[in-house]
Amino acid sequence: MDMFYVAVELRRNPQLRGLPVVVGGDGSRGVVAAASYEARRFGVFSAMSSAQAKRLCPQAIFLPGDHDLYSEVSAEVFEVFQTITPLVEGLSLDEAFLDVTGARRLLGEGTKIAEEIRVRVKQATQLTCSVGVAPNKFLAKLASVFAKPRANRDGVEPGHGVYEVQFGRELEFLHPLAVESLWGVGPVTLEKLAALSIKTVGDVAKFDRKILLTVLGDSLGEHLFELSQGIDDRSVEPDRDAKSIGHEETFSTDIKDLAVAHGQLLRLADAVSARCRNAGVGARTISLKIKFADFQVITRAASVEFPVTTTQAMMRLVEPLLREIDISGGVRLLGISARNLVEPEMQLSLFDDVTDKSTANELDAAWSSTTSAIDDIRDKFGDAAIKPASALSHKRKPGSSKWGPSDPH
DNA sequence: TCTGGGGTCCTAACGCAA
DNA sequence: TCTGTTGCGTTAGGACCC
Repeated sequence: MDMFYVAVELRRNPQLRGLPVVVGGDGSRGVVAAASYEARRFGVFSAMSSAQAKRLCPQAIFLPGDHDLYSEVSAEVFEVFQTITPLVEGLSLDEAFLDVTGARRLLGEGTKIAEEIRVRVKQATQLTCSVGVAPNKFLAKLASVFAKPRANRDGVEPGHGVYEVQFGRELEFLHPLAVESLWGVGPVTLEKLAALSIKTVGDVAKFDRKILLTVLGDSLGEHLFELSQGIDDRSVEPDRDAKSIGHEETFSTDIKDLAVAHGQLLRLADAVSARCRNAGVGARTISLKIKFADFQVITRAASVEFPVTTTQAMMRLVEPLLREIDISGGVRLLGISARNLVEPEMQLSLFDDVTDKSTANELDAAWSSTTSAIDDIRDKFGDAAIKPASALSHKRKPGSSKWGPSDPH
């Protein structure tokens, strides 16, 4: 989808069309989640700090972002994809791979199907998308970039909408491209490659494979070497299950007090546990993430044999980890994530420590200890320490946003 | 006023068991 | 009983993606 978050905002607020619009946190610690092409003309990009974006484009209109709405619209878009083929692999809310190998007899060749997708998406959602057509996933993804509109200082250039990399002409397309366009090459790998005088994908293709593997590691080295030859055997995989569920939050003010940190962590754990239960999974591992005032990041994890699904149990795992850490220097971010997800064998495991052999009394006890643990924390740290999960995903306070900082107090 | 939040995947190190 | 090997699960960190 083209500038997806912004496009959704423009749809419900058409008078913003043609203006530089940015979705993201506008506080001092916010970043840009999406920028309209008009904003991009000023050099504003995703992942840029909002402060910098404001410097580059003071007239930009900042919107806080409405993730729930984007999810809904995303679902509509994916429904359209399903009318083309069931072989749809979502990559994010606004991007997907479709294996249309088997759809050609019915719908025509790749570019024809691509045009059809654009028409159907537009009809269903009024939104535009760009489609890359190619013999494999990696080339299709690259091709989609070429199909997109482009913004430069002079104005916005409309995209082709569809771009095809034809079978047999892969290398002609691929080799002139800069290495960083390869999926998997970020700033660090780019540096390593630059040290080998590798600048283009073509340079990778003719480079000594052994040396590449030594420098980048077997896995990444092999992967990039294959990609550079236009080879990508990965299949389109629908129905991929989530491997982790987490929440993290950067606070507008660094936290130095353990009790405050505890309260915030509880709030995050509550949101995570609710999502786990919703997804019908339990977590065998809970991990804690802390970013200190100096941006150093540490993670700590604890695992258990039987999956946990409650706020209480997650807190019980993560609490001792937090206690071990000296936070007096200030904590900028706290995060918690559920990993090692498994389907709980019984609904009973909603109440941790309870098994299918537990008596009714034990069930009652589990329930009351779950609620009383939350009461305990409320007593110790006050009401503010406890906010329901919905406070995170739905009822955000006005002024605070998904991508902006929140107040630890 | 520098630097979000949702994830995936890979690697190294280490303890434990066979 | 001691030593070494191998495999596996867990943990911590980090690169990368949108």
